Order: sequence, then C-alpha cells, then structure tokens
Amino acid sequence: MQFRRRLPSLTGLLMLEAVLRRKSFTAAAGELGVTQAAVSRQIALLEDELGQPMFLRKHRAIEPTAACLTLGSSLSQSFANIADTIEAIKASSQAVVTIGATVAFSSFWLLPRLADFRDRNPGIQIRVISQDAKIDLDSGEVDIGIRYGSPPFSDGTVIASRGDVIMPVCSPDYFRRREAGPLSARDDFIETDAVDRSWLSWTQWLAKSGATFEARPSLRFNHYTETIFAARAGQGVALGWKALVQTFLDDGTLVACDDFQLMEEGRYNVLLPLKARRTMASDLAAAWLTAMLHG
Amino acid sequence: MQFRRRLPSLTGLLMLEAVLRRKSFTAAAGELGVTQAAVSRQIALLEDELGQPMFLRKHRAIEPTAACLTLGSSLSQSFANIADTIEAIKASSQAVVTIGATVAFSSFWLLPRLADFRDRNPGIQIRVISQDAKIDLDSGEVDIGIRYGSPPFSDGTVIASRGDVIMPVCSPDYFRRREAGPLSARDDFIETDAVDRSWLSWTQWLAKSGATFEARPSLRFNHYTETIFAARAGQGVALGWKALVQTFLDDGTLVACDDFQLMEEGRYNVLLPLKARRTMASDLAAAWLTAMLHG
DNA sequence: TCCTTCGCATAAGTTTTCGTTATGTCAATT
DNA sequence: AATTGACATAACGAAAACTTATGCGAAGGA
Repeated sequence: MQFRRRLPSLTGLLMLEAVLRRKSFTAAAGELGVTQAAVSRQIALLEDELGQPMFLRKHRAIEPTAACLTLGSSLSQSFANIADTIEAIKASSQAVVTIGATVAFSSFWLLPRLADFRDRNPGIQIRVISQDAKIDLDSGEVDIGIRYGSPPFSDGTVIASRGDVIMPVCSPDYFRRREAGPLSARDDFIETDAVDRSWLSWTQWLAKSGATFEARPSLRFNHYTETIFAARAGQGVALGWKALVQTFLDDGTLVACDDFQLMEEGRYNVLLPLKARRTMASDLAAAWLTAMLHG
Repeated sequence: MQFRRRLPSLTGLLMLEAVLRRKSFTAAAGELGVTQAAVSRQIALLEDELGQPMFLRKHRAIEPTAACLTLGSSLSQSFANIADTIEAIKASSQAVVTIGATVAFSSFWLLPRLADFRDRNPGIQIRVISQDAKIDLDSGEVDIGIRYGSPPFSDGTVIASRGDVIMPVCSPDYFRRREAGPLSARDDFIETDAVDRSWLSWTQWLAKSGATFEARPSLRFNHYTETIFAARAGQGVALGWKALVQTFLDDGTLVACDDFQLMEEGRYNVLLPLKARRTMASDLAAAWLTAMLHG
C-alpha cells in the first residue's frame, strides 16, 4: 500500500494513457483539452521518474517502448475500472430503489431500519410499496421484493431468506396484571383475521403447544399491525412473529408471556425480479437487506 | 475512454483509499505525509463532485458509506495494479537479460536485430552468451536460450520455434563470374566442418537435390560464420541456412544460386529454463524474440 | 459541571504542480 | 531552399494542493 510513495504523478499517467491511445502527443493534448507542450512536459517528467524513455521520438511520430505498452494496458484497465465505479456512484446519487413488502413487514421490520440504510447510503432514495396482496415482480414496479413463503418462486430469485418463530406476546403492563404461569382460558386473546396471509390462529397455536383449553379471542383485527398495537396497548395476548415484533421486545413495549416458541415453515425472502435491471443503488439496497435479514 | 472527463481528482481518490484503509483522516494524513486539513479538504471536494457524502462523521470517528466501500475496493485494486506495473518498469530499467545462442545464430540473426530491441526497450540491457556447445539452462546463467534442434527439451520450455530451409548461396560477384545454370562440378564449394552441430555437408545436399556429380570443396571452415564470410567475399558457393543468411540476402551481399530449397527438420527454439525467475525484463525479451522469430 | 481532549471542518495564505505562450529543432516533402 | 508537421524547451502564469491557525462538538475525567 502507501500508494503515494509507489506512484508517479497520476496526471502524467493519465496523459500517457491518452498518448498511447491516440498515438500522438498532439492528438492526446486535444483530447485532454490541454496544449501539446503540457503533454510533452508530463511525459518527460514521467520518463524521468521511471528512469527510461516511454516513447521513441521518430520523425513526425512516436513509438511506444515495450514497457510503455505494458504500462498502458495496466493503466487503461485500471482507469476504466475506477471510472466505471465513479459513474455508478454518481448515478446512484439520484437513484430511487423501490422495495415491495407486506404492510406488517414494512411497518415492523423495514421502516424502523430504514434510517440505518439512509445513513450508510446517502444519495439513495428508498421507496417502499406496502401491500398485503402478492407483489407483482414482473411488472417492473419494484426493484426488490420481500415475500413471506417457501422458496423458490417462479417470478424472482431469492437472494436472502430467514425463517421465523411464533410466540405469545403482551405488554409488560398486561403481563403484571395477569396471573402468573402458562396461558389459560382467563387470558385475553387478540386474533388476526386476514385474507391475504395465513397468520396462525390462536386455535392452531394452542393445539400445537399442547394446551387443553379453547381460546375465545376477545378482540379480532383484519390487520396484523393492529393486533400488535392492541397488544402493546395492554389489551391482551397476541401471537408475535419474532422477526416482526423484535423491535418491541427490544424496547420493552412487548414481552414474551410463554416460553414455547413455534417454528413456522414459511420464510421471509428477499427477491430480485427475474429481469431486473441492476444498478449500484439496487445492488447496495439488496446487499443491505440481506445483511439486515441475516444479522 | 476520455478518462479525464470521467474521473474526479485523482489525488482525492488516492486520499480516500488511504482514509478507508486507516479508518481516520488524521491517520491517513500521516501516512500520506500531509496535514489532516489537506485530507479533510480533498475528501470534501470529492464528496462534492460525487454528489454525496463518502463518510458519516461520527464522534471521533468516521464511517464509510456503502458506496465509499465499493469505490475503495475498486481503488485499492486499481492502484495496486498500477503501482506493481510501475515498480516492474523501474526495476527493469537496470535489468540485464542474458540470452544464450550459438555463435552463428548470435552473429547472423540475433546481434543484427539487437538494435531494434534496444530501441524498443531502453533501460533493458541484453547480454548475449554465444557458444556452440549446448547451453546449460539449469545453471541459471542464461535467462533465455536459443537452441537448434527438435523440441521438446527436458531442461526448458519452448515458447517459440521456427523451421529453416537450406539453399546454396554465393556473392553476386561470384554469381556473375560462374557459368549460368545449376550447380556443377565447376563451382567452388565452401564446406563447414564443425563438431558441435550437423551442418549439412555438400555431399548430402547434392544427393538430396538430385545432382549427379560429386562435390570437391575447395575451402573448408570449422565455423559456419567463416563459411558465410568466405561466400560473401566471392570465394564460392556455401550452403545458406535461410534464417541465418537472410540479412545478407536482403542487403544483397549474398544471392541464391540455385532454386532448390531443402527443408530441414531441426528448428530454432526459444527456450525458458524450467525454473527461471520471471521479471518484466525477461518477459519483454522473450516476447520480442518470439515476435522476431515468427515475424 | 466544567474542562480537556480528540477528531474533523473551515478560512486565509503559501507552495507546488500544472498548463500556456512563444519559440526552437529536425527531417520529410515540395 | 522553403514549408510543414510533430515534438522539445523555457519562462511565465494559473490552478490545485497543502499549511497554519483556528473552530466546533461530543466523550470522558476532575
């Protein structure tokens, strides 16, 4: 490393590359928008630093030495590499990446983490499409989709995926009020009835957990977000999907009120549309989602 | 291409790379041998050009954005690539490459072409070891060997190879003096008697060419070089190995005095010792030899 | 709480690098 | 012999880079 010590004037190298390409100091000067004298001087300086000529001066022409040709190919490769990256970054500075996810996932997982993404990726705008109906990846409307289910999917490539577990949650307040011990018929159950996704029902949960009583949900909501808000407000026990309620467990507005955790077979999947146009912005967003989901 | 338009300040990029590596403006400044203010300024300028911050300013620390990390990896790769090439070139500027070849090949083929190599590769010194005894590639004394024979060889890798043809040659002066038509017993034959290599004898040649007379060489030499000098001096007809006498055919000091050309099965081979240490200088020399031999 | 310290930011001024203008050289061409 | 085209060189001027000096804000210690 320590490139400054190991590298001669980068301006000189830039000029050498142009000279090599145009096979003439004068032509290169034109391309670079400087005078022929400037090029001549930079090349001379470079030859000085390298301890050997880079071009043989023929009559009205120059001929690059073999070492110069080697250097030239290294330079054009490297500069092209850098220039491409720079361009991608510049483009990303006004890029918008659209992510599609369900309302619950957006609200409970994605949006709370977006601040982190914006910090790490200033310049990239994120647009979130939250809808519970299955997102159409083929329409080109979203760059990245997040879908709950079991991969694979026919309309996109899964680039990241994680499973989830379900556990009963309630507010700390409610937890103190209820009688200690396992769930019982005396608890207030909050149920989610949604058409779009198989949110586990309390009946299913209790059966799998080996409970012997029947649940009589006292509150029912069409949307999982409302279920969770009700639980946080101390209105009873809800089925908490761990990935979704983790932020509330962390900040203490929800607590687990039973030790049993049921593993669900579905997974949260990050999907790229099959014919997605890849940009640096979408790559960065996809990489970030992957890291966050796995982390 | 047109890199100047596509690239921001290269100094800035160089600094960004150092900052990423040292994770601090101050540390990078130290490494670069400039003040912290200089680094701060260059990074700010760069962020301006790119239209987005590259680092988040945390308390007593900085955090690179995702785009910055991408750029950084591109930069360190590219700069390392360039720096390596530069170093190789600097090293080659006082490099000596030793080429081993027979006396005849050195004298008639290699040395006349060396000027071209030196033109194209100023800074690289060529040392030629001319000896008719088989050159020992294992000793490490030569970097590149040129050997006549049929590949493969056990002590080196053949990187280039060409066959040769044999034809009778004489000076233009002698050609005018002799009677026109095919070779005859009246011609003065110049013969090479060497222990080291099977230079074709006139007897063999005449047999293969279908001649009905016997050759009585009037001059005999131990070295092919002398044979050719004698022929150029008009002292008779010699067997010309085309690759070796080509320069004399070109400059007119020798002419073919028979249409028949005999293809020999041996070849001139450019050999790299099996355990050669490769340097840019030896690579360039090998590439040049290959090109010259094939061209 | 207040002070110190550590890193980065900013402004003004200086140095270095880069580039320009003007002119020169050289050899092929006319 | 004069012209032309391509690179070289020198002196000067402009732009970029760097320095010095100072500011700012937050963490950590007295």
